Amino acid sequence: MVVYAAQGDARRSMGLLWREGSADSARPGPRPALSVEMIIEAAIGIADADGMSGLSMRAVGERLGRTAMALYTYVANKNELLDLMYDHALAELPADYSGHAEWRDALTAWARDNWDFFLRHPWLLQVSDARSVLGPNEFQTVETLVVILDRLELPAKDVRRLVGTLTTYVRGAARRAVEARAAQAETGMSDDEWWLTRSSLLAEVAPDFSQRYPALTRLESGRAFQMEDESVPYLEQEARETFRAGLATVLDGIEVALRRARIA
Amino acid sequence: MVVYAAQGDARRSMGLLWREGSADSARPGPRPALSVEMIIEAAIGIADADGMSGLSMRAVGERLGRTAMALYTYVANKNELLDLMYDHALAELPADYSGHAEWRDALTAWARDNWDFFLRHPWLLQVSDARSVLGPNEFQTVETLVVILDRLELPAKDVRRLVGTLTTYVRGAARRAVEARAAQAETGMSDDEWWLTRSSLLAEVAPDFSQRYPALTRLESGRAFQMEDESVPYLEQEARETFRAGLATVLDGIEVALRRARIA
DNA sequence: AGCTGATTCCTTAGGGTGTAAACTGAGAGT
DNA sequence: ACTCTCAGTTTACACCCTAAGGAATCAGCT
Repeated sequence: MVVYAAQGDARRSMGLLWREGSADSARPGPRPALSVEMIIEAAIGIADADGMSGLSMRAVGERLGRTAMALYTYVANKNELLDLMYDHALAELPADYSGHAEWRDALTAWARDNWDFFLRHPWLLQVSDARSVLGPNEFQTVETLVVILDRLELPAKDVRRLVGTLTTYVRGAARRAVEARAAQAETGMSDDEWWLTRSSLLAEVAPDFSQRYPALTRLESGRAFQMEDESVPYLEQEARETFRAGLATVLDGIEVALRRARIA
Repeated sequence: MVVYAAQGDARRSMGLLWREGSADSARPGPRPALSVEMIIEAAIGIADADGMSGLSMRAVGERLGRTAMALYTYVANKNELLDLMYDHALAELPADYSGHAEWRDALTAWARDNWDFFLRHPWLLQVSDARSVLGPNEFQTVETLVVILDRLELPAKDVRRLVGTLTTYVRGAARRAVEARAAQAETGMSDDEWWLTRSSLLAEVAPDFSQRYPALTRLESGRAFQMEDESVPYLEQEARETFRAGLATVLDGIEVALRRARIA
């Protein structure tokens, strides 16, 4: 299930996202035993460990020694909690790439950091970023990327599109790796095992494979299966390779745009 | 929730995927009133209309005048049904781009067709393609892309990575548009409405925005809001723009690789 | 000191989900 | 006519989110 930005009380949500000095005004009623902060962190812990499907209000409550309903005084609903988790997690991302002299190096480092980040928090890829959450850390991540891109001295319109292109690509590539990893965990079957069973079945059920898909057959026939790191499962390694190569292609494309802009 | 390839009986699943001549052997017991085909089509109909969250076994059964449990004699479980839906839907995609003389035109057309396809069947983006389903139509889509890329006469390794890069990019870009559309449907709030409420709240809650995010502020300040088509909501239009521009960047990058290969 | 009223947190309940298990009843083969 | 197989149903379980309302807590005022 993909999740969308909270449709609850917008003012309340924004207040929680941008909460700073927790003005601890003395109020009647029992002193709160929990805090939004604690709930967000407990929820992120669960999501990191058990994925989005393991994240339930019950589970979060339980981790804090409460019932699910106890959380609803701090957070309007599960969607709002997800928004808060999202923005909270983004704080982890590095914000400064001025150390890299070349813009190309800076963008490569930025992309790698994002990749690592998404693999650390795979559930983030299931929070829609179509309508952004508008939290402080989300803006910070865009700011960080724009600062790098500003070096290119391209028109604002191009920069805006590059922001979209780069984030789309990095998210998409990371998603592949995350899904490969999740498939393994979920099915309890390694990539090798899976491929072994399936490929023999495939030969059985589609004996005319090579006639039916000649280009594909030719492409795969010359394949050398050299694993660069035995400990990383096959599909994940493949995803990482593709990520690197694809990023290089995108950066080459940006260089072309740069040259074009200089000539004009 | 993202869904992974069926972990049920692999032989049975593959048989259903590649089923061809339905050998209608006479068997005891009541004549089946349904068929896998009918179930797949009913399920796709529901998913197209109500999205993945509307797709339940109960709903599919109901559409066919049966209970949810009736489906389980045809299909092992919901995951298997999703695999079948996935491969079935892919049959819609065009398979021939030989009409485009230039590889660049062919790839652009391919990408646009994929984009349209995903916007027509948004739920497809929620079926993981990490471990592929290994159905006939899925192989066909790869074959189609490889045939186009073969014109470039690049080494097989590069072609394989381009396949990954292009599909990742197109899926990612389409996802953004799909999510924008879904956010609208789910929240019952137009993009404009949403932005209006949120942006005024933002000014209230983050008065130091422009100091905190100077590059971002500068980037957005010079923005011209020219809508090319009033009927398409703002965020979706933005996604389409980014898609086009990003694709051009990737293709530019491929051209660079081509030139490099020719020199070497 | 005692009350008031706000606030936290709980219990209960209702409407979802996927699917296991046991059952009914149709119909082909002997 | 009998039997065996299999389509489809019913029932049930374990999970999900969250609305509603009640119990416990405690600051501030009288």
